[in-house]
Amino acid sequence: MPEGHTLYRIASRHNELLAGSYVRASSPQGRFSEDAALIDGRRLDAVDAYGKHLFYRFDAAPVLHVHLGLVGKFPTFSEDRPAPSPATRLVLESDRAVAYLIGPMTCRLIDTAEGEIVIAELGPDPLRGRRGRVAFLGGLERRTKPIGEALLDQGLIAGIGNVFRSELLFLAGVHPLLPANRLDGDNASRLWDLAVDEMRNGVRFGHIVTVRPRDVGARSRADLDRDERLYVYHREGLPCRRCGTAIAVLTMGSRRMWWCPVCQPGGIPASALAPRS
DNA sequence: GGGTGATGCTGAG
DNA sequence: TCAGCCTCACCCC
Repeated sequence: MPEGHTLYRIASRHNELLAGSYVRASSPQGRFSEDAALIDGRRLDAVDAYGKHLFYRFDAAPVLHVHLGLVGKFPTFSEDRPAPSPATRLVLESDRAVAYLIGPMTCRLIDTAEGEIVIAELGPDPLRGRRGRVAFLGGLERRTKPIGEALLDQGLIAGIGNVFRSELLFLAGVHPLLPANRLDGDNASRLWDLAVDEMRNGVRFGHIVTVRPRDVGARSRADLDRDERLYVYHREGLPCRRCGTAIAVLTMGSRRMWWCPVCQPGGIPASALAPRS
């Protein structure tokens, strides 16, 4: 489930259980064997998450750059360590824990300068503090594409995925087809604040939960069942938790997004609202 | 047991 | 714009 909060949690856990140690590295799958040898036995100094990217910084060795893509996983085990499956791209092991990298889109060694280039191409990451707001607002002004599409642009805001884009626009009450540069200042600022708050909640809970407890008659977000945590994502045809209107779905940039036609008004002509699929 | 979709991205055309 | 790729959980038979 890799949106930004997931990567942030992985980095935190790996900083806690792997960093500071001389780690053993290997590649059961074989595709990373030669590179793994270059970091095997090196001291892992720190793990940084930026957007959906992970950077592992070693003493006297290249930087390990990981991107999980759609299906990648990087679970960590401190006790009851299962054996790695043959598909495991990379095993990182300290005396305290072992982590298995499975199905990543990117797993490569780079130098520090290349890492800086990757980060420079990303927009501000809401999990790295509210100060990214100015860059986010500036980025919005330069984009004419629909806000629903722009939110997946990692160069505008880093770490947002398909769940957060639908949920954040619902919370902000913004129509997904509104051109990004037509979002007024207040709404744009609010969207940034929502991204910061909701991604932090994702880190806290370990999953995305945007629903306000009062909207489903619960006492706290922690009490919400799995099917109560989101307002619109994957809920087409179901009643909006706030107004009861059927949740709609449209395809933007080859990916589906969900929204409430009543809670997210936008003055968009009806002809533009037909699902593009 | 087979088919499919998934919270992502790239590269060919 | 769309096929392809990475892996696995889940659904249906």
